[in-house]
Amino acid sequence: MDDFLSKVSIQVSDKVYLKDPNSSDLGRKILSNSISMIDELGFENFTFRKLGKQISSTEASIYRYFESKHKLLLYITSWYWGWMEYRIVFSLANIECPKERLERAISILTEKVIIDNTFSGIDTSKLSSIVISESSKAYLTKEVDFENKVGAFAGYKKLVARISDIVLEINPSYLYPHMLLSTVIEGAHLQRYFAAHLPKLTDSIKGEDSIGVFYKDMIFKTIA
Amino acid sequence: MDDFLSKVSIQVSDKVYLKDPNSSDLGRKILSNSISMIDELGFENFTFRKLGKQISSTEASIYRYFESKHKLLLYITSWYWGWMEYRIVFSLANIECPKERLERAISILTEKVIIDNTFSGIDTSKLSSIVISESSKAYLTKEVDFENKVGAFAGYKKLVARISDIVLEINPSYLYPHMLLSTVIEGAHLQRYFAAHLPKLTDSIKGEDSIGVFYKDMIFKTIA
DNA sequence: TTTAAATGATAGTAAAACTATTATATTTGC
DNA sequence: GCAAATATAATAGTTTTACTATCATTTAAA
Repeated sequence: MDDFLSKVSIQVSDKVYLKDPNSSDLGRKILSNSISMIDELGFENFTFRKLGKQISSTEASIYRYFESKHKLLLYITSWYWGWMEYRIVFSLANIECPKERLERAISILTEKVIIDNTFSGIDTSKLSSIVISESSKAYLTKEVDFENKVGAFAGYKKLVARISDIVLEINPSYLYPHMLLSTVIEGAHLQRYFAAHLPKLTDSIKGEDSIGVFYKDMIFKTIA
Repeated sequence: MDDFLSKVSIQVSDKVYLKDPNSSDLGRKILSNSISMIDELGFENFTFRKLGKQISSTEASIYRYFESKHKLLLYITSWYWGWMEYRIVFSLANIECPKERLERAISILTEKVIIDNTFSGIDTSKLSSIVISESSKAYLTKEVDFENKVGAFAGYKKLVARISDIVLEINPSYLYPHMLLSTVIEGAHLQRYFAAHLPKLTDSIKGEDSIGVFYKDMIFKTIA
């Protein structure tokens, strides 16, 4: 991505943090280091104490930014969805044909993020890897209804809505555009996880982006 | 389901428990009560201490059956997949037509489990509800590779393989049967969760089993 | 009925997930 | 350039979780 993009900032609901981590050096350190630590240790084994040690700060200081590690996960996943939407909007600029728009959007949603090109200091490749394995834990909790009410999942819902609209442009009578999109988005993450850890649950054809091919084929046949 | 089914027992890999919970009264109490407690509290807030209290036993006694609450979750989800496979095999008996076989299998995988008809003392309705919201946590961990190696996910993989085979009977040249099936199975759970908690991510048409209709339509169009 | 196995009662540990307090930097407003 | 406000660090403390250990007692099997 272009350099000027580093000036664009991704908006995250202020309900998920106590203090904006983008407003200070320590905050940005918390973000970038938590992403690499969660990637390495897994969300369960990641603690604010360990993070504090890594960034030569303290648990207490981190708690001033985030109420809990769960809120930090909400922040990270929201940021991710904001970033994805941004990338998609960018990639669809000036493209008229709805089919091509959909196809491009799905490419972005299903392809592997390799560019560890840091965007606002965030390693997007590691970010993508933790979203694959940890993001569902952000909503699979007993607090989901409350957190949804305060907007913690707004970015995700917005993205699904945006692409559902393209589906409806192609086929205005299709009844399940949101189901289709959330199935594809979550499915693409899951298939990538399965490919790495539970290969019997997936099919990969070497030299091919199977996940992208599979989902595109599925979508276009389904909405035809 | 028929009464004689209560004599049929679902097999779970002996690697996930220290002592077979089906071999004793306490063990069975652990299973049935943990299912209702996880349903009520969520997996994160569920502890062996609380469970012990509920069944008038102790943490230490529960630890003799399961090394950790994570292993208990593995047990519960394995049991669920074994039970689902059992129901599917039963429902496909004597049905010749592969399309009807697939359609019936997908019905079972996508429909809501309402029968809280206890099978070996397990409330299958609550079981289904916790599988929807907690089962992915069984494999989304850093221990997944090791646990997969010792067979913790064998039942799930077996089920996916079985239904993928039906897809291949219908269309032998279809390249992604496992992807399709794992997408549908996980997707159906997710859509049910979204319908309850994040409705913007799904579409439901009142008076219709939207989830079943959506996935059947999707599958048959995709493999046609 | 002896013996072994299962459970219960109790206690203890290490770490996680916070909260509180005070001291010391650092920034900002004037 | 300095006072006041704010942010961070250092330290310590609490409650809960996730276990482990020990021993007594109950229950079941040989």
